[in-house]
Amino acid sequence: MAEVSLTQQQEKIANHVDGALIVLAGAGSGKTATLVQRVGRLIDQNINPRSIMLVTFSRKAAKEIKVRLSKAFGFDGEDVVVDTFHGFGFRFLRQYKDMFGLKEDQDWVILTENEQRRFMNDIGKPLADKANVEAKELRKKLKEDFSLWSLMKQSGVCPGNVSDALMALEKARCAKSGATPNHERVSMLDRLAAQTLVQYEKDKRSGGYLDFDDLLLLPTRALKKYPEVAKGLAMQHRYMMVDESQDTNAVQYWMTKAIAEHHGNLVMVGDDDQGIYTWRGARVANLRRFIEDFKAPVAKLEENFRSHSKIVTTAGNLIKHNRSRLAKKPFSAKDQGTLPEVRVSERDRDMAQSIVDQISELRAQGAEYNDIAILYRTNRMTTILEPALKQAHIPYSVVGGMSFYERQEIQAATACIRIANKWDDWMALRSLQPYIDGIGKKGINDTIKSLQEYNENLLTLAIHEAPQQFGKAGIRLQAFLVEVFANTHGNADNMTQPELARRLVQWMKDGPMKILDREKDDVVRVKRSDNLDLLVDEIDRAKPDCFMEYLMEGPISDFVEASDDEDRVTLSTIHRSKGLEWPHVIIAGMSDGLMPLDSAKMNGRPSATSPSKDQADPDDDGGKPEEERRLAYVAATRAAETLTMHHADLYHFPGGEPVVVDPSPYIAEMGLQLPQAQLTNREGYQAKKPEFTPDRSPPPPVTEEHDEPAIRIFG
DNA sequence: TCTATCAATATTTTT
DNA sequence: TATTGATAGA
Repeated sequence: MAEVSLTQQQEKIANHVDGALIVLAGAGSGKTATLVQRVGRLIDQNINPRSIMLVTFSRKAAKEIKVRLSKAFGFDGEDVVVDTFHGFGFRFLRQYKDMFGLKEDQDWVILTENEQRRFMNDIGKPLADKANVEAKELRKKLKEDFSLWSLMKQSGVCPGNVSDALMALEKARCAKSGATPNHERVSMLDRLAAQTLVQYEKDKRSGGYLDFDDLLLLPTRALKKYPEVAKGLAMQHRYMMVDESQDTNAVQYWMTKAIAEHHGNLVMVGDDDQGIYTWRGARVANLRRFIEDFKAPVAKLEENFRSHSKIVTTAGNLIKHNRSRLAKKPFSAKDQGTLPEVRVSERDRDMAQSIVDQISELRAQGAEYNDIAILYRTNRMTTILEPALKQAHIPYSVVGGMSFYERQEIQAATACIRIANKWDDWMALRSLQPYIDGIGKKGINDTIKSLQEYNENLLTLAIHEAPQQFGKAGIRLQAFLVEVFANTHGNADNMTQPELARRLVQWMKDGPMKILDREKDDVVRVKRSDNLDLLVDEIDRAKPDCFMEYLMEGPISDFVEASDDEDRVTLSTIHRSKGLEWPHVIIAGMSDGLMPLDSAKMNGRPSATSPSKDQADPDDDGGKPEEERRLAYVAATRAAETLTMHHADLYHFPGGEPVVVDPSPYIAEMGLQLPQAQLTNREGYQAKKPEFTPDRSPPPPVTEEHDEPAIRIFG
């Protein structure tokens, strides 16, 4: 196997075989390389690669590790099981579907976010009508309560009846706001929302639908209930590793524990300073709990090979202000390098210009565009950055925004493919409704209701006469379904997924549906068309036998990124930048209200009297303020050579009011100074702040003919 | 009554 | 930018 030189600390970890181990791996400490080496050494000890499992959070990380393993160890590397928690959960649910009341010939369908909302609103509507409550009100309420509900499910709680649900929701609400739960005062809206959510869970299950949280919650429950199943999995996966484990939530923790406790061979790798997903239910405290539960020794990787010492020190100064931390002392042996710099502008557009100027400077010093990343806290920073980059003809790509298969044309195509695979996928049909001519929401709903009453599915409509009672809508729907059938099963028995996808997509493009024709903008239409082709190609490459599994694990986003080998500046949220690095990192929006984020401040209101001190919660991660600081830490530690932070005194985001803000308090915490010259400027500006009348004119016009260099990776 | 279309509006972070 | 809401049209 390929030998790589490791440090003494890394050696120790790579040589670890049996038993538990926690690895606290700082930013840039070479943890992935170390993990890969460990896999190699396990294989060298005649351990079956198939019994080694690596679990990651993102598909991207999983893919990257897969590639590295296969490069390093060939077929052996490919045999190692690398999966995301969600992917693992889905495979489990498919394998043991009988456990959840699914019949042999039935299969799960994972709801898209839109479908989730529609599913709930449908349940809520009649309840609201009966209670004389505006459906709109309930929809709004459900939006709030569902995010609490989701968090609850991620911590393993999913009430099965309304009164439990009410209690749990109130508790969750108060945990967020810091108030004391009051179970006496329950509004009609509270009750309706709780009813809806409980029913949502029931209907989802009976319809064979899952949401993202179910992928973790259901397997975890099953593993707790049936330890022998967990034991079986432990036999299968004898050596387990979890990457980015600071971002494990309670359910993932239990899932891992339920299996790994049977052999104890568990290596958890993480960095408590980089936990940035507590809002999604992740608990850095789980790392600590693992140390106790598995009596695990702790190994540390503290040397940062990525950044030079001035960056490491600056970032270290910042993170020192967090109290909730495990002991770790990051350092860098690279002594040369420039101190991170702060630049200040008056207005947001000036900041964008200043960033453009800086990119030119870096280019003049020999940097490629690929070497440069602009990181920001919130996606809408792109509305400020993009016009300036376009105007300066700087090629860039925006990471994120919308994931590939959230786009409308991809959603339409996948919905259609889903129907051809599962003729009672009502939610898919409804996602497709806007594209079916002459039939609206009402028509679809009525037809679905009738079909369900007769215990029939869409296939009946596709191959039999339309019964009278389905009316006009039924006839229209039938016309559509007959074509879907003709393009798939009518054409050949047992058509493979790639074939099916190719035919359906082609038909959707050219047939009566003409899903592209409604797009007026030529550029967008071509892009949508390309996306559809990309989808077909990808399915062809992956050759899945289960379409849903493909959607879960499909390498779509990676493929899109891999095709982008041109020289471009990267624009990314800090969240999406985790695990990546660039020689030159520019942080846009290093201002109080953005870093740390305070939406009240960004709306021109005084900061909310932050209610909850980080009390009570035993899983305390230092609360919101510390998470925001960790985010800034993650951003800073992406930089290898230069780190520059940009602040503007005034921001005016579309759809909002202009706001004047101070520089981020983190600048001082890092031990950095605002630039002197600009500081005087700034004070003068601040002095005349009261009279300042913000101009509401739109951002500078974008020269259309030159936007060719800009692409968006996802959307 | 139902569908199609256009204008308004709101943006933390995402598996 | 995409969903959502209002309104005109079939």
